[in-house]
Amino acid sequence: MKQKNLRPFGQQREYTTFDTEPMFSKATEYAIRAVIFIAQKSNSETKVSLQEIAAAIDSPEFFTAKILQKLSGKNVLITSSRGRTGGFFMTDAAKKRPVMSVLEVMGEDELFNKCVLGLDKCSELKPCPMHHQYKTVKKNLIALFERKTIAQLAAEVNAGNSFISSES
Amino acid sequence: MKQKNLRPFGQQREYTTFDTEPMFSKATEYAIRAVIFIAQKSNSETKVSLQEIAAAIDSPEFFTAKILQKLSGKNVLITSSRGRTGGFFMTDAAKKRPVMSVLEVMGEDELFNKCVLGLDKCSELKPCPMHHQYKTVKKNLIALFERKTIAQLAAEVNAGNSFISSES
DNA sequence: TATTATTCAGACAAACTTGTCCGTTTATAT
DNA sequence: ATATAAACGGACAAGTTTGTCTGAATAATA
Ligand code: FES
Ligand code: FES
Repeated sequence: MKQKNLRPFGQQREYTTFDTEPMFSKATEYAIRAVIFIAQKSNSETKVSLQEIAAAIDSPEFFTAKILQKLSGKNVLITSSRGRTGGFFMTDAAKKRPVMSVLEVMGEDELFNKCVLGLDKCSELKPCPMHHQYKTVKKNLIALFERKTIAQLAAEVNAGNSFISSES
Repeated sequence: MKQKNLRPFGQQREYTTFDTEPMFSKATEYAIRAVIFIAQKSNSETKVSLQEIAAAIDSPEFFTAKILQKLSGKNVLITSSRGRTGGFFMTDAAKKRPVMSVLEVMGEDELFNKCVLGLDKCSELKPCPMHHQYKTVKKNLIALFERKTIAQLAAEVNAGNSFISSES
């Protein structure tokens, strides 16, 4: 039995963790789910609060706040209003935007420009050995996020066909 | 090796970084490129050293060492030998394995089981609103990494049609 | 045998992402 | 006016990934 020495904080690690990565960052996952919920429950008259959002999508509240601030940045996706009856809402125009626009605000659309093997640039002139096969799949991925609108996803959730929280 | 924006310590940062994530972790990217190089340059008689590998794929040497240790773990992908004329090599059988086997060793094949919106489980019974569209793309991705063998990628690089380093 | 060149193993350091907190601002309601 | 309830914004804490270093083990060579 090898001795494991204590660390100041953090749990014991095997060192070689190399934990698996999801497609998007947590922030982006929360962002998409939040936007779907806001599209579902709000309009120019009816707003939803941070607490409602975090509860609905089962996300850490204060972290979600940061993300919502970012999403409301250019007021093109979600709009926020302060004060006692404040909250977040989306206009009908915003709801019609593609999911890709969320990825863009989160800066995660760069994923689709990157080399899958980590070369500095993904290019036709100096491709990695996965490039040609990968670009077809990548094209499908992009098309998927370009095609699907936030409103479409919200409608699916509304109909009870799909979910944006793991809870119950 | 491109130097990465060294900072004094925790100072200047926009806070809301939310930097874009690639498909795989750096560790996995290096792993795939390393394995391709080893397949290309080694056999049971000829070995390649850590230094050669890191130089060829333009990766941080000591970090690459960790990854190679992991890859040689079960001696099924790459084999290592110590001592003065030591190094790493792959058998012909190993070279015929799919790229997916690298992802498996790196623990990154879990990517393909995860919900794209971060729900606890990706399931048909309680799917997220992207699930049905996404699973088709996911299937293509899996097929891609299952189908392509390490030897095939190495052959492409050998023929000069593709590259595993950004340098020169 | 001594030297040298390699991988191995663990600790450590740096950078980044995720998550929490708290005081401030803003607008409404009492 | 005052209290209340919401978003805002900055600092900070916790956790993970990435990268570095050093000494030990190993095996060939001089
Ligand atoms: S160069 Fe690697 S994916 Fe295009
Ligand atoms: S449930 Fe989200 S991808 Fe399957």
